[in-house]
Amino acid sequence: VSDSQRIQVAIEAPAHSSLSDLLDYSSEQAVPLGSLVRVPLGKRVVLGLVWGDASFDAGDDSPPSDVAIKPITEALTALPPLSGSWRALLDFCAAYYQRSTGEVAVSVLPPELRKLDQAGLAQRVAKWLRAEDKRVAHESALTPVVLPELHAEQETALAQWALLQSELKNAATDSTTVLLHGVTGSGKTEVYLRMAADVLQNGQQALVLVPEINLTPQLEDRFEARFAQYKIVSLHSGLTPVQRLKNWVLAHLGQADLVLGTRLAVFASLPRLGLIVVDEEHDPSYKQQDGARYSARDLAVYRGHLEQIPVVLGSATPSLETWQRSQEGRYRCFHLPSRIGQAVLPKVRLVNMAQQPKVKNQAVSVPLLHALQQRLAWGDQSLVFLNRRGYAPVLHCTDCGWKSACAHCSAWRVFHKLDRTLRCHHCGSTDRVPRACPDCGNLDIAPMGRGTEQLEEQLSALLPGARIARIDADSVRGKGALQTQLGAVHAGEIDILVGTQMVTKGHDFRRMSLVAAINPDTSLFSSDFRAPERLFALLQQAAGRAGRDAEHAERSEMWVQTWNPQHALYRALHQHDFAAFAGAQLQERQSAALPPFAYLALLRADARSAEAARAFLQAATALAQTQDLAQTYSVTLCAPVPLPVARVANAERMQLLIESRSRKALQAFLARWLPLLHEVRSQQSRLKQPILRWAIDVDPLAI
DNA sequence: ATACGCGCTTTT
DNA sequence: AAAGCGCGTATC
Repeated sequence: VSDSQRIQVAIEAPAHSSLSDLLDYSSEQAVPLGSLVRVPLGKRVVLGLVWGDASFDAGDDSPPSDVAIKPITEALTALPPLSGSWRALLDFCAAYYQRSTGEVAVSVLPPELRKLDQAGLAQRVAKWLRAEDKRVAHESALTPVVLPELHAEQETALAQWALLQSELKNAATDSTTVLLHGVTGSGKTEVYLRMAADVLQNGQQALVLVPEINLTPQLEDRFEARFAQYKIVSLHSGLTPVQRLKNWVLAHLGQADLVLGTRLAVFASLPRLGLIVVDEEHDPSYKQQDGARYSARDLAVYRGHLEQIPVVLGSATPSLETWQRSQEGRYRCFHLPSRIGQAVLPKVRLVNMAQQPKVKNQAVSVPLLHALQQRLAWGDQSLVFLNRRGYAPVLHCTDCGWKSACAHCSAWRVFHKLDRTLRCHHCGSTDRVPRACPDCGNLDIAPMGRGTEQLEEQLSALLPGARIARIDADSVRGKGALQTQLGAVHAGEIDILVGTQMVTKGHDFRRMSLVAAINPDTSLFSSDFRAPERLFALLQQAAGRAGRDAEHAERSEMWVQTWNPQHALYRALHQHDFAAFAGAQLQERQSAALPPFAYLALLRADARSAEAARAFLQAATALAQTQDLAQTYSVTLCAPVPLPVARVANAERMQLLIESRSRKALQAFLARWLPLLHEVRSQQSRLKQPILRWAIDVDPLAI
């Protein structure tokens, strides 16, 4: 028995690797759980978190007797330890998404922390503290703001909120999640603001999550304007490492009152957390797509439950998972069914393309063109939306049939006319457009299909004099380009805005009275069962860009060009009837045993050849069958299939779907199965059939 | 993950 | 001979 403490430290090691992620170290001083420490690991010194006390626990996770326990390098005492509930959130996240605790816990800390030692950190913390003191002193002199008047529905929602708060205070409920179902323009943000104000007045912190970095500046402005006396910080990957560390530290010390951020902010350390808002909760951006594939929305719900604080999920088109839970009464539901002021929802017009005369290669039908001309005459703005950037999705030779295939992917390279390139949107490979067909030398190579560049070109030709701008990932490359272009739209310098789905999210265009979707049908027949849900949300959200003030609302229209005007999805859109759409979808999901009535995981394998990827997945399936795991936990394994785009950057991609009626059973199955897969991998590398990588995606969004 | 050693190849 | 790289092994 020595007089030094023995502790378990979480370090950044992947799950199920030969190295456990909780390593034992000794420390002369007592270090409380949750402390940040720097520890020797081989020849390196790495950042770790104290996760357990190993002094009297010699269980299976203690190290073999022949390894010497090293002392920690130092404890980073300049920062208080991470709380028990923070660690519980990370423990849950790691277990649920089948990663190691240390990997997840360390990776969600600001990256800059890894570089600092105790001295450097202490210096940083002391310096930012001083700067903040000055700022707060300066700002507290500001004048109070005038609150906008609430409409009846907002009042009702806030009355329900007050009830929830008092129930939570008296421990009369443990149901903490609320769906705020409000159409676009119904004043959801004002409701968030009032809820946040309530929480801040209680001396608590609020966390507000948004799907995209692009949306943080405008929301930050709005919160800043309302809460001048409180400290607001943002957390997202667009910040510089030093800014991100600073904001994280302010939150962790309890000095920031309100944190606004993207999905990674769900892990912010918030010692006095009193509210989590997840705006546009249905948005797929909340799902991390690599590493630990967590859903920030689902983790927010879990965190709210852990800490017994309200979580508000806001959307006009909730995810069917959320909608189902609100229908079952597991989530409370606050409704905001109408728009602010006299504004009404835009009228939805479906253009039956089958009945339109074919005008050579024209993207815009005659009636839509007339509607655009009408807006020009009124001086209104229009938004024309096409989810395909570039000039044309493929280039082909009219003589020999050559097409612009990507050499590394099973996809066509997209023709970008502006910079005369062929670009693969999957692997990024780029070349100049050939003068002639590379196969037969024919000079006549032609674009097939249409992208936003071509749409912009056609509209300019059809509507001479109209001021047309294009916003997509290509046109806003470079810092601040998006804000500049949006500024031009807001200033009324633009009549027609052409864009991809980037322009359909969140922006408040005041003079817009027409939104048109050029060709949304493609996702109607996708193999992904969530495609209709996504399409409905996208079109509804796009429609929400029109008629945001009363003056334009009356004549606002959402146009959809379609070959399937009788499709149930479009009929529901036409009626603005989300409930009907969701009901029909949920019925289909139930009979097909799909989420939210079943739980899924996806095992993905990438290899040089499709055979190698398939062999790995088949070996994985065999292991589940021979060891009786699949039967024991009643999970179903489907046959391995290639991804819709099978080859990307010379990697063949296959996946295997795992389904279960029970979330618990699926979890237990994965926990037993995944360690076996690591063995398969090493076996296969001995047999010279190596797979490049594999990954498990729990609750996958796209299948 | 990351570091490093070992044996093999390629380069000087 | 020196430098380069693909594995295999160890990390409390």
